[in-house]
Amino acid sequence: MAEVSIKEVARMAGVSIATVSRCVNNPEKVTEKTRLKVQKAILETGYSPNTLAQSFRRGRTNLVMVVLPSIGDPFFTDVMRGIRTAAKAKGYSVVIEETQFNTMTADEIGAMLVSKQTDGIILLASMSPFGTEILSAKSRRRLPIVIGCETISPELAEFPSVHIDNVAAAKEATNYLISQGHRRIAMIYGQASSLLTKDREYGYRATMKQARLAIEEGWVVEGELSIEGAIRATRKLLNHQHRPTAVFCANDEMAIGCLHAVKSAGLHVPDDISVIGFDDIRYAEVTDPPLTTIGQPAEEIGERVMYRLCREIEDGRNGETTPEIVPHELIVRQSVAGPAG
Amino acid sequence: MAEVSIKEVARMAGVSIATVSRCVNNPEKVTEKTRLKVQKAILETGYSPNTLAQSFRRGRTNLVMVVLPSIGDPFFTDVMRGIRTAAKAKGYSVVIEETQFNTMTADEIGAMLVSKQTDGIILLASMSPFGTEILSAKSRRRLPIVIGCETISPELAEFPSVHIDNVAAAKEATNYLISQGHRRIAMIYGQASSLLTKDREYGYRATMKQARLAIEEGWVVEGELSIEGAIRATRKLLNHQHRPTAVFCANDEMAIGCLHAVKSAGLHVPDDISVIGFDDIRYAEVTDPPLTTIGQPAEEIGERVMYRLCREIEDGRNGETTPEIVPHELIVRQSVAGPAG
DNA sequence: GGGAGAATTGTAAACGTTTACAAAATCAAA
DNA sequence: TTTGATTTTGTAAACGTTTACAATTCTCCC
Repeated sequence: MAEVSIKEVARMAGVSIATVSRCVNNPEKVTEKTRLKVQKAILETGYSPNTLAQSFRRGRTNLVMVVLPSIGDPFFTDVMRGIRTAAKAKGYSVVIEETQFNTMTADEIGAMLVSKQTDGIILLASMSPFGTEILSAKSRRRLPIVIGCETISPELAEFPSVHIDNVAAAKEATNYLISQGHRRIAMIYGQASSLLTKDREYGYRATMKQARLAIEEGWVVEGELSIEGAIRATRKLLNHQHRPTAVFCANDEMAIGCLHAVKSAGLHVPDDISVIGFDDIRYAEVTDPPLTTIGQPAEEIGERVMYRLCREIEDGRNGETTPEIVPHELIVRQSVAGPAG
Repeated sequence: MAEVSIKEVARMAGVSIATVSRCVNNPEKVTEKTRLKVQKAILETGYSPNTLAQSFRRGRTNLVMVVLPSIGDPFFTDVMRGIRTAAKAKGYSVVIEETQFNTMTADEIGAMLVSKQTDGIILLASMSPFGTEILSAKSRRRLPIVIGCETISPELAEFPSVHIDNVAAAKEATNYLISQGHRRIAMIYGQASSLLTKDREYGYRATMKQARLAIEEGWVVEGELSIEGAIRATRKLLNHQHRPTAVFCANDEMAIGCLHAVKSAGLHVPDDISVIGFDDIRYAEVTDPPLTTIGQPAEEIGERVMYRLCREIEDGRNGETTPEIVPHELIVRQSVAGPAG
């Protein structure tokens, strides 16, 4: 099937290989009559162009790479769904590279670029020591890169990006807790080394400050972006001498761990402690109690990020780097109530 | 960086391009002296082989495709992690194709094969009308295919596969419910059109029969492999005139939905209704109550399936198709207790 | 019918690599 | 040194496309 080449078709149709190629790629450049001849030959031989040869010749793989911290997080899964939808529509395939929460060096990225021969890259993960090297690599190669749902560190600011306003969203979450009467509010953030939840932490701190509420030492703990990490973090919070009455978790995955840890300690959510998450993953609806959280249009982010990348690939880097901001939304369920005392 | 070709290196090192190629691919075929010269030139030019050209020339992409129902299910995510680990070790990249629970026709698969130019395929999803066409396509192309964690329909039996003994595992789950005193046991299975949970349903039915327990009309319902589907399914079960005292869910995703629906109906798990799941996804530990389930070594399955595929790719199809069976395990948590009445 | 111009088709080169095969260099033994 | 065997290197073809450019055919108008 795949072993029949364009030559065979040409021979069978009695035309040159150039004509066959044109029939496939620019049918309008060819007579009705020859087109039919060639189509018949294609059908009979079962010809289908060798994409390896095409990629080689065109210098395009129609492959994009997305780099993310963990495919296990349902939020990223949803983003991926959007990316894949858009990719399919535009004729691209997607390979996923997981950083497993290790921050990724520019060298590693560089190695990926050249070795994987992808047409472009979507960065959903942060690369901590991510400075000039990658930039120069990029300018050398003109490799299209788009950043999604990520804090933009200064070095990355020149790349296009698509994300919600994380700072504003975190402020909204924190303000919601305050509006419910909470004063002692803790936060579980992501990984110290990762930028992923930095903006959310910033929004939280800014809001507390603005409300003139103290953030006690030990109220802001690392949850490692995982259920287990959040369980450990929550235990620390529960053992704090001034136990907070509410916890803002930088993502739902950690909120689930937090919920579990609170209940395991024999306390009740939200009566004893309120919990608010971030992302609105699909499990948030079915936790006990259902999770109050910030919703992000994950799938939409994925689609837009992919379409943006396509523009980069097809039109070349046009210097346009204003971030696309998509809307977020506070989703009130039952994991937040007024403080007990 | 990527634009410097082998010619440049050859010129700079004062050797032929053939020698450069040998230095890169078969260093032992080349003198120490020339090797050093060439290495120096490679370093200076920043040469790195054009993988597109390599793929084209070698007829290998080092790309494999995995077809699965939904990347959103944490079970598959874990399998993917194993696949990716093995793939990385063997120098492959992975592209994922999601069937979104639509069963996939042989034609679609075929189109993927030729268009994506992958070196092999891992099937984690079932293709219902999956008969001779794909087989002939495969024999034509000798395309390596390995099947993972999937019921093997007769037509697929000639492909290698890696999975647990689904029938035995389902029997174990059902027997556990029986051993706890349950007599009225219902089941929520996957998609009617999909084979994914057929073996589990078979194991359930066989066990019930063997224990001389009746399965009433309406006790075996479709949960669509999703949380929402399972919620709907559970509602039907709860409204049944002979309400079951225990529910066997064909995967944990559905068990989570089931748990939620039972609690939403004002009933208690496990006091009013026991729930047992399948897969032991990572959320199973933190549901309320923690979920009793069947554990599968998802990551191991992924790794083994990928290594198996590598063997197919590298040694050609050797006709060896005995399935690799990996062990499962009943994991007792708190979602199952004796029946109320 | 002839000819200009447009539309269609064919020829051949090119993409960067790998690899048979030939040529050259090296080495060992006489 | 010469010879033969062996190792190393170079030459050139090949992989299947796409595409400039040239050649051919067609169309239409005089």
